[in-house]
Parts: sequence; C-alpha cells; structure tokens
Amino acid sequence: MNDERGAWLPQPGPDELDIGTVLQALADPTRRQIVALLDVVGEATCTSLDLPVKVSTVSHHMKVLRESGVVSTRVDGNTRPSRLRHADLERRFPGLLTSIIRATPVPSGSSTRSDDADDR
Amino acid sequence: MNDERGAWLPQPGPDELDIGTVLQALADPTRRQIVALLDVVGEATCTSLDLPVKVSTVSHHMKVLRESGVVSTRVDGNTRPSRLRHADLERRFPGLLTSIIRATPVPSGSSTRSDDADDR
DNA sequence: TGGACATTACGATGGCGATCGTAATTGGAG
DNA sequence: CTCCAATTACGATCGCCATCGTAATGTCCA
Repeated sequence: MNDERGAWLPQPGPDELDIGTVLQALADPTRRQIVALLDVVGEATCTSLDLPVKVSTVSHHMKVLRESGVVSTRVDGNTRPSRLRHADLERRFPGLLTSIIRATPVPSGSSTRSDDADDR
Repeated sequence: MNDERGAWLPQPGPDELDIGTVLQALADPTRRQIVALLDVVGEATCTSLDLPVKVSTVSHHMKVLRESGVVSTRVDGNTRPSRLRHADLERRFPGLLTSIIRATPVPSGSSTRSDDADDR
C-alpha cells in the first residue's frame, strides 16, 4: 500500500540534532569507521561495507547513526543505502564531522565490496 | 625536568591526541558539563564545580578528561586546578571543541562555588 | 510461484564504565 | 604539632551497550 518512490527511514529533523546523541553515536569505533567509509564512497548499504562485525551488527550501528541524525537512509528496492548528513551536521555543529573524519584513519583495503565502489 | 613552581599532572602531548579517546571522553554528559563550565570560568578544581555527582566521581571524570587530552591539570598546593586545552584541541581537531561547547547548555545556577570564579 | 538475498527485529550474553563509599595521602592553617 | 580540607586510589555495584545468532519480513528475478 506504500508505493511511494523515494521513501526515507525516519530520522530527526535538522533542528532536532542533539550534541549528546551525536557524540554518543560517534564515540563508537565501528560507527566512526562506517562514517569514514561513507565519506569516501558517498553511499553504501549494510552488506556493501566490509567491516569486522556481522551484518546484523552493522544494521544496528546504522540505525544508531540514523536515529542520531548522522546518516540518512533511503529505501531502494530491497536495499537501504545510507549517506552522511554532511550539510545538516555542518550547519548545526561546524567543523565537528569534518574534524572527526579527517582524524579517523580508514583501514587500508576496507573500501566497499564492489557494490558502488569508486576506484580501480 | 622537575620544576617545583609549575608542576603538571601527566597528560598526552599535543601530537598524541587521539580522536577516539577524545570523543569517548566527551560522550559523557557529566564530562561535557565539566567542559562547558571550564570554558566559562577558565579554571576550576574538583570541589569548586557544582555538579550532581560526588566529588570522587568528579575526580574520576577529570582524570579521564586529562588522560584524553581535553584538560590540563596544574598542581597548586593541595588543590589541582584544571583548564581546557583549547589551543591544542583546536589545532588538532578544528571546530570540534567549540561546536560541542556551543551546543552544550550550561544548567543555570551551576557556575562555581565562588572558589576561583572571575566572571567580571 | 519459488528461491536467493538484503534488512532488521528479537533475545541473550559478556564486558565496560559511571557512580558511590571509604580510606589514605598531602598541604595549609591555627 | 594537630586538625581540616582537597584529592584520589581502591573496590563494589549496577545498568547500558556492542556483538552475536536466529528468525521474520520484504524484494527481485527466473
């Protein structure tokens, strides 16, 4: 009954972003790795990311990131590509996300799994 | 090495600041409140801060903040005033501390206990 | 229609950390 | 010297959360 193309999973509005919730989300190393990867590839799904945790855990982390307002998730068929809410975060917390990404080393070899890969 | 006049508690160097450690430290609400208060009063001791937790807990939080590189602590008699390492943090993570402080509301009435306040 | 795949809801578990009370240490004041 | 205040090390407790396995749901394709 929901044939809406371009559906988005529920997320806080740009003015509802809470610094505590955002920091708690970004405090986890795995979630920070997800953020760093998203910054590189632009958009990715849970299974496309090559992380040292199980997919169900990645899904959990993505939910935390979405509910905190760090990422937004789009419904596309049976996949849910997520991307960083770079503009919203920059407007609300200038420099925060950028500094974190810049200081978060991306483990070599962990890009994506040829889902929407960029290089090569 | 041992300058009796200006002793400092051990802390990471400016180039040893780790984004993960810093974020973990700033993820806690009480520690963020400490940071916000330090930004207002400039320098404060554990007992001078009026917080909803016991002094031993404040001391613990201050240690976490110091070991993460967020604050530096000076030895002054039998007290240890701490202050924000604003410059070091700004150089390493531009905008991070500023955004967090700006977005962290300071509960009204919780300044210091007239210990070393100099709010004009 | 049936099978393969992506996502996630759910429950269980193990570990980490925030908080406390207590005690020990140390410097300052009388 | 004696007392007090400040700090913190230590141990205990307890709640939260990262992670997992499993199962349920939904989509796409042959």
